[in-house]
Amino acid sequence: MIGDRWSLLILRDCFLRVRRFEEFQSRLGVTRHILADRLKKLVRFGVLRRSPYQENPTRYEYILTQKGLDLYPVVMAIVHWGDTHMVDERGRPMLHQHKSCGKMFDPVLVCSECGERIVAKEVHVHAGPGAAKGAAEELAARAK
Amino acid sequence: MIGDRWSLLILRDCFLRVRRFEEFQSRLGVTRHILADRLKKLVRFGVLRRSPYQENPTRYEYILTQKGLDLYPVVMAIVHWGDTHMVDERGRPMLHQHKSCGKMFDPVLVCSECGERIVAKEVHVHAGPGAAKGAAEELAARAK
DNA sequence: GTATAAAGTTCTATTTCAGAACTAGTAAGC
DNA sequence: GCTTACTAGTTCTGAAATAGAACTTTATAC
Repeated sequence: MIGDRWSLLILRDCFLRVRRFEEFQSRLGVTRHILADRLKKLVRFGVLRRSPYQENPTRYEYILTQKGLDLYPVVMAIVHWGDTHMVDERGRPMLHQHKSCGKMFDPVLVCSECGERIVAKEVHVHAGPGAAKGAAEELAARAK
Repeated sequence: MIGDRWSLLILRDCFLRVRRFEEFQSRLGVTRHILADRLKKLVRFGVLRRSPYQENPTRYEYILTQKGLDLYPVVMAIVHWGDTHMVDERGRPMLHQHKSCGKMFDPVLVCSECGERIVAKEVHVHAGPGAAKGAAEELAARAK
């Protein structure tokens, strides 16, 4: 769903309260043709919904559904990685403030069970009930 | 860097301890031509390093650098979103166990300052020192 | 000599994307 | 009425990326 050049950038802008075709287009510089196609696709996946905001003529804006809002950790994780590894001398392009505590923050990934910060080397992967044949076997083989 | 069809899938496999050309190719089904190109690109970005694992003939494997390991939250956030919104009746393809606490867990994004779970609507965005001209202005305008 | 293996490279055909112009429905200026 | 502007697209053409298959290189095993 996000394996193309623009979908993630469109979603990022959604989280910045961008909602309308022209605004996506001018901010991102994406071809109108592709933008129309991506918005359709994101609506089809249930990540955005197309909602009328005026009549005569009827015009629509694109709003994140709950399924779309749940992508926030994905977008924030990418942004934070960029802030850590890709900024120039000038520093971060954007700062994030947590309304409930009032402070500028970084997003941190933690374990739902113990609350500790998660790093790749501290995680074991097991085949789950929906594991694909083959993938499960390979995984088991690698675990040995 | 990840705005194409395969880079994120290659990185996911890296976190599953996949390291060699043939293994990426057979697991993902990606064209060899494209795989070679993406691996080169990821090395160029400093996310993977190409390291010899035998001589005669010299063969190389691809290993995550620290910059690459730091992408773990990105990959985990996507996986968790898929687990939440895209699984079929059979359930999750994979389960993750946190070595330090021993439990199967979900990744949770929290605030670095107060430790509370972060949701999109609880975050304010401000222009940072590296803000692009124009983007900063638009952002300020939207905040009003 | 023949087969196998890993890690690529090279070729053609198809699909996707970029860049630009065009369309539809309506309001506003004059 | 005629022209211009606004928003959200659609429709072209050419360029770039990807798929699918075969080929290359270096070396071991039989």
